[in-house]
Amino acid sequence: MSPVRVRFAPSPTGYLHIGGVRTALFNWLFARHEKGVFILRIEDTDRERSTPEAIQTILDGLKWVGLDWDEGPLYQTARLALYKEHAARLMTDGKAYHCYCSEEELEARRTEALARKELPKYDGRCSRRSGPVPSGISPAVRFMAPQTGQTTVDDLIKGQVTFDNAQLDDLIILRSNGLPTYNFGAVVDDAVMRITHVIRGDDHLNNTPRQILLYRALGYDPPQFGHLPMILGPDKVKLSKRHGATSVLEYEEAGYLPEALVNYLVRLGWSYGDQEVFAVPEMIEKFTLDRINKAPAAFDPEKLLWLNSHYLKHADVKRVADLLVPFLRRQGLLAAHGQPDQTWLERLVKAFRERSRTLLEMAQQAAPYCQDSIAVDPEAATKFLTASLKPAFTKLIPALDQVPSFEHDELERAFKSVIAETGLSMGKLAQPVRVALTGRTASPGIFEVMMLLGRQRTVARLKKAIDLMR
RNA sequence: GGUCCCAUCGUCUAGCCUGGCCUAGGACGGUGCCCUCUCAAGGCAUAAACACGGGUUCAAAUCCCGUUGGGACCA
Repeated sequence: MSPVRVRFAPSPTGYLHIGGVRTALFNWLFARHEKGVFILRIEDTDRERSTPEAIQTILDGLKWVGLDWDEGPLYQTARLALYKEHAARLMTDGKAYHCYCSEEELEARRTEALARKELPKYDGRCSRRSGPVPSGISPAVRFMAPQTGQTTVDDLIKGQVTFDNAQLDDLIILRSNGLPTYNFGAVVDDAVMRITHVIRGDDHLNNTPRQILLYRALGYDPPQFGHLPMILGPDKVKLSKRHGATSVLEYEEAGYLPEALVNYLVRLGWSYGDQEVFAVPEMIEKFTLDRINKAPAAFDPEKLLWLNSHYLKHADVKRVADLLVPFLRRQGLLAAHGQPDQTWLERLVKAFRERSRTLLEMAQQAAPYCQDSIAVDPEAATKFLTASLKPAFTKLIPALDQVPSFEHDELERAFKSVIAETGLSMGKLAQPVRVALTGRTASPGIFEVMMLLGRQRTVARLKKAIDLMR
């Protein structure tokens, strides 16, 4: 049994989108599970639309989600001689021919055929051409496709799928500019790279019979194919820019953890019983192609959010703290404090990871604890900062200020003594204090809040709150 | 239009291949309750699906055919 060799072959015409990442992930998981080789190939033969920036974002995106490749990246534009050579071989074998039809002509014939409700197939006229070749036109190369019989794809995911060869036409394999078309470039590369399993989106299923024919014409054994169902948007149509964040790196910026995205993506079309949460090593161990679903799946941002909050809660505190820093900085929350104290930062993370679904949310919630002064929500102020609380606050300020060390248990003791003295309930005092300290009605436990703020700011904010009371 | 793929709660899915254990299970989201200094988290409970129609069979979510719907490719 020869070792498994799979590849991910994006074309760098834009960012790396979520569907591409999932395809890459499934290939990667399959390779790792089978102890095979995962190869990255950049299909950059569309020179108009390929950009170096796009290549970079693809590499960055893969790195961010932790998909490392064993070979490559290989660039198709660096392998043009290879495609020419293979095309020439087909020519000498009489399995391909020069086509001098112009794009305009072809387009005209195609629309005509469509108007007559016929199949817009190339009629093969250049294969029957005789006499001198037209001058001044550089020809394209067309593959002479068999017109009889059937080609069946033995798909690892979809099962046997059979196509009539009569449906297929003589496809162009080399454009007049010498660049290979998608189908030809992919076949030549997959053959030369000895790819054993082609795992890709099922939007390519219809291309597969043509490709099988090409493999055979070239004298190669076709690889095994596995066509993954597509990812649809929440509205059940193909995922696109309209759905908001579709680039992986946008998820990084939005404060998602890569392991959450990976876990979410692996469960889109793949399952292992009732299990929802998978660490990467476990995914590798359990991932097999036969557990892939055949139906397309809709992307559900809510469930991703749930997984992200799950991972946020269980991730290493220090790591989350490190990841949070850029988000705080972007919120403009770090300038006031300079470099944040590590202990303080980790305390912040512990307090907020229970109530944040993303790092961005966490940074937003952290605002009142990073700033020197806060704006108190007016509605909360009128509701909770009432004049009747003045005596209690007046007692509370020195009580808290005199606490020997500003730690949870001591703060609680001081706070409870004020409650006892004033006859207020915990809730009756804690909520106004919360508003006074954070400006908001929701926050972590009131003693955590105090610790996060520190003695100075706690006392200052309580004093300020008394002025607001009426 | 042609070809191909697909079809279980709103969503992701288990079950389907190898019919009976399915009174269709889990998860997200929803709802209610508990916990509680608020918000979360957590716990418990609950509503919610086999697209439809025909077969085959003692028995069909599961096998077959058709219809409908969705998706992809040809572009």
